[in-house]
Amino acid sequence: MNSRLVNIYRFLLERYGKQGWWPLIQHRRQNPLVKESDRGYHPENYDLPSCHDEIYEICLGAILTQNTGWTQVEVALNNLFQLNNLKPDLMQKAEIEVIKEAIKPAGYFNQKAKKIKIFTEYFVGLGLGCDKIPTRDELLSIWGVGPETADSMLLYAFKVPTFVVDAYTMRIFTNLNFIRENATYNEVKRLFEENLPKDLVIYQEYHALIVEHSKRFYRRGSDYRNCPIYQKRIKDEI
DNA sequence: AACCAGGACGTGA
DNA sequence: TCACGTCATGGT
Repeated sequence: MNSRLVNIYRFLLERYGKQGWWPLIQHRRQNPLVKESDRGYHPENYDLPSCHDEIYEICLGAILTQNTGWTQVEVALNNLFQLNNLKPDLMQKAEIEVIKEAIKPAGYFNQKAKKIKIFTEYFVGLGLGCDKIPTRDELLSIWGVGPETADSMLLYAFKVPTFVVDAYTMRIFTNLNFIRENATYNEVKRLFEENLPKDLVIYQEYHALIVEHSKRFYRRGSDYRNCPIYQKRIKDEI
């Protein structure tokens, strides 16, 4: 079991390359050398986020992308950037109706605006240095932050090696028969964390690669047997 | 033109 | 605990 998850990781990495998650719109804005087509992705740069506002941007992105495609989140983030440069203290002062209008393209704007407001209060409370890294339970206690959002914030914003599970992860690994149909979030999370070296880069890339792979082979309604990993498993090659 | 997207919450059993 | 409805815009 152990080496299988590692083998799948190697397979995905070789096939798709380094993913450069989490995308950051302000990093691109501030670096003319970064190509527009990169859309905020930054392969092989694991130093990001490099400042307080970038940490905050990732957290907002994690909320905005709940059950929503990233292209729509990008629009919402750019709207927010135009509003107040994605600065937490300015977001605090912003009218919630203005926030709603800005994030409308990302859907669920009533809920998400409220979530952003509540989270921003918490985030400002962490202080500018961000030396206090939130715990998972702290994040989970915030209204609007569930397990995937909390883990995404920890892994990509706060650089804590904790594995992110999402609907795609469930689909792939039930299809590959690694987990049962009704496995819980924490069961799946544990499966990965117990069978992978506890390494920030691996955790970051693995989740990103799972999303990339799933967009190609695990869309709803598609035949999961077309998945090349599934094919290799059939032939007992992985 | 239905159907889905990098979920979370509230409710009732 | 668990299953199900709700939230909402914009892609294919």
